[in-house]
Amino acid sequence: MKKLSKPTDSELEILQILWENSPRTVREVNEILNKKRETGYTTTLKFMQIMFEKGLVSREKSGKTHFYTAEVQEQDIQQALLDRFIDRVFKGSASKLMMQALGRKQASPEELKEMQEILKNLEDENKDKSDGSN
Amino acid sequence: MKKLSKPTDSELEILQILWENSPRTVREVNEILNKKRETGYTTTLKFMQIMFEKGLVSREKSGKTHFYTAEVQEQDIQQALLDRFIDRVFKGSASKLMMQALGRKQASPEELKEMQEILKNLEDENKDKSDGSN
DNA sequence: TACAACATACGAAGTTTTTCGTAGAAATAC
DNA sequence: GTATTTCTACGAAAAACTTCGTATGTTGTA
Repeated sequence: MKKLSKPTDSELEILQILWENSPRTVREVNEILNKKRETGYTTTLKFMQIMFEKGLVSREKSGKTHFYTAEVQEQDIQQALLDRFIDRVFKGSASKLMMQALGRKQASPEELKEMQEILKNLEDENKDKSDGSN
Repeated sequence: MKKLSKPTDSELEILQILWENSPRTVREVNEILNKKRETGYTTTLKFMQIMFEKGLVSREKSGKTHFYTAEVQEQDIQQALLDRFIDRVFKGSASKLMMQALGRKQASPEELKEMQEILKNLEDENKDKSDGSN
């Protein structure tokens, strides 16, 4: 069982880009990154080299250029980061997190509605199960 | 409008302790910290001095000893950290966060049930409002 | 008073993460 | 071929965060 080294903030930014569309070159990633905030080409290159060493991404050479692909699953990373976040910020209480998420100012009405639907579905599922075991 | 400087991991650990019970001395905080992981007294002291400079905590002198109190609200910090977390990890989608939170392995049945109740209450609230405005 | 116990202040070293400059190899253009 | 552009590799500086040693001051006690 391999432990997945959790990405730093900068590494996560790059992973997000690779998850969206792979494979990508350093230049492409750097250009996308630069839409949000200025960052040098060699800076991005360095990160991607580090990520390669860590096994977060793989790469393939074509001519002189490397094409990078994410080697970790988005959901796995989200899960790991979320678990840690809940522990750190909400002392392990996922329900406290949820309350805060539901109440947050930045949430759009669509998001709120969506969240409610998710929960509703979950309730229905549980009703189905509730006559059998336990 | 004051910008609240977001705490680092270590600062957050200390804030958690102060939120639980204030005011506290450096020694008390350090002892509580040491239940989880070993950390030197002057290390804790240094953090609390930095936090004082940042305005995260206030302190009052009694004799030679300082008594510290959190100066930021737990909910405010949680909100700020959560917003940032959702942006970074879930690209701004709170509902994706919620799905992941609901499905996580570490969630206990009690937590799940609690989460469902929260959502139920929210739905009921929205029903109350739904005849009037909007 | 002198000593022990315990508190603060502060500098600085150690780590981790981020950023970038420079050198040199590979592809492309002229 | 030679110059220009574009890529990688790498070292190291810069920045952010963590950790701790040491100096010094205050309180209490024998």
